[in-house]
Amino acid sequence: MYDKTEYRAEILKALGQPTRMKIIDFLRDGERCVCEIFPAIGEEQSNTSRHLNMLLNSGILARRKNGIKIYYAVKHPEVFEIVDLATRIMTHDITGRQRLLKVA
Amino acid sequence: MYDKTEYRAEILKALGQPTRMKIIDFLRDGERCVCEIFPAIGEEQSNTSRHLNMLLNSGILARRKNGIKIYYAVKHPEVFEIVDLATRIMTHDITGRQRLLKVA
DNA sequence: TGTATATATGATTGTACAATCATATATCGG
DNA sequence: CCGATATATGATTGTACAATCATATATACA
Repeated sequence: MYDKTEYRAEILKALGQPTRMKIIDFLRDGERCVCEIFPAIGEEQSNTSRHLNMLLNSGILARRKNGIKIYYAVKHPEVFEIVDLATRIMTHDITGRQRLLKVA
Repeated sequence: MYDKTEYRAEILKALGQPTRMKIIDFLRDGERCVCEIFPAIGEEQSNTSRHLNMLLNSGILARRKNGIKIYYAVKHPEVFEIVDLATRIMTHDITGRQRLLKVA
């Protein structure tokens, strides 16, 4: 049983992890199977699978099975908007942070 | 030294915690001192102080000192947009989750 | 100067998380 | 049916995090 605050926090927490952020970025162009995702983001298959499962349970991803492959896709376009807003904050806040940004 | 992925993840991670989410909600109307914040969100003073410091270091809050009091405010309006988008995801996704929502 | 108020921080504790390796399960093609 | 491919999961380990209590520091004001 969750209240509104915890639920919203859970969504943002799910997005707030580097490996999962890479997954979201890679899924911008649509659904992809695990076998495409883990080489693309440079993580182990098993670790990638766990993070995909976490994103699924947070309600962020959808899952589709086709034969031997499992396809994941971002369920809500708002997810990309959130990531883009985080990018904007990052860009605007460079002066306000003590850390240096590596252009990546 | 941070790359773009880690930096964006850090911002969302900072927002993705219930106590900090409550702080952000309470700061919607503008800056507030710690002595107003911690009773409003129902957390201990010392715990609230730590979370405020965390949000400050993540570049999300600004801090102003006036006499004995310290005022915090949300620095980027995008933060509220992110929280609102999370709310929208939550609303749209009720059918997709196994958990029940307590109206709060 | 002494006291009260406001905020921050050290120390501690229990919990959650990420990553890894090994292995299990499922599905397909030959 | 067998081997190969795709995905998930158990077990383990090190690390990070949140909360709490006690205390330190800073500022104001009487």
